Amino acid sequence: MRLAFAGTPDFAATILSALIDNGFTPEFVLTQPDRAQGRGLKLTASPVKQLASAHTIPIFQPPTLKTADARAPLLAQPLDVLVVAAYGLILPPPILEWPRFGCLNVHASLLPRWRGAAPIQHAILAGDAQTGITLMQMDAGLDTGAMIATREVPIRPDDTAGSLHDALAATGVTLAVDVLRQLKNEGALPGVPQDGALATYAGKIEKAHARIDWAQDAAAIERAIRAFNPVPGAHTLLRGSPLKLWRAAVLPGMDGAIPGTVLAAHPQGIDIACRSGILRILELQPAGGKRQTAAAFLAGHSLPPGCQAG
RNA sequence: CGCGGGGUGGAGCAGCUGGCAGCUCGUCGGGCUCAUAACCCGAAGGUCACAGGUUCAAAUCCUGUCCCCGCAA
Repeated sequence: MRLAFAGTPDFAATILSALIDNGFTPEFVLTQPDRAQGRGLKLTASPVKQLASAHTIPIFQPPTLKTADARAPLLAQPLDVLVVAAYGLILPPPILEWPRFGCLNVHASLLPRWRGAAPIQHAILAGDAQTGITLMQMDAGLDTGAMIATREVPIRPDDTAGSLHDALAATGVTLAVDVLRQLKNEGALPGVPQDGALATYAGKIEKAHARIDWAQDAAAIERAIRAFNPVPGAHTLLRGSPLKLWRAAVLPGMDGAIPGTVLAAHPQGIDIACRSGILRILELQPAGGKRQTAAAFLAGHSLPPGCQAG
């Protein structure tokens, strides 16, 4: 079976690695062009490219697939199936129709819930009790294709986007391998159409979204802190300085205090009034500083009750 | 050569217009309390990231190196 893989970040690399380990080494790999990133804007290869290089798998890095010129070298190669995971480029119809069995997308949610770019973060943000992986046949819409297989993953109360990402990647791995085996054995991939009426969309996360709104309930803010961990990090201002919040707990509390007011600061944490409930900050990071516990932060900063976060 | 902050007892920070290294917390010993995010008394613990330079004198000024972090992309 002639198989190819398209993906870019860590999530995709995890799946590619499993495909290789299970005897589904792709003929070649598609990944986004190297980008200048990080301090000093160093040109960095994507995790998928690094992994493919290590396995001496041919790599294609077209900047777009919208032009016939960009597609030509790909379409020249016969292909049975293209496995796509967080590739980041739109696949136009000629590409979708290129492999004999179409393009299979590994999506990190239980479709049709959370179609789009940031399903993991939105599932946590919404307080979902579970999410999962959907393998679908790609079509021209955004995550609208027929569903071939799904597998559920529970969201734990202390799951961050980082930990849930890892759990979903592990599940995506097994599901992708299972489906490829099915294709190899049965030569077909029956799918079930999505119910569009149940669809929700998980838009890209902008840094502005990670700014804490103290006028929300404490429980919602606590979910936001987990949803934006590790990136971009839920942030707020405290006494004029930017502060990232990494871990917090929800405490019952009376309403009434102005949201954002520091009610108390002690080694157990920093208690801040929200619209309802109190958020106890357990772990944070000051501008230019490292991630640290509230106790460590307070050892070097005085934080009298009554000052405002925002 | 994208922009910027920082490395000072175990933790977090101040000192940086050169002049005996300081604060809060923790640790250890003692005391007090029905009790505490407690309180009181005492103690230990630092070649101020590293290497050069300027100076009578450098944590502090100059040069280079290493490491950490934020922004931007």
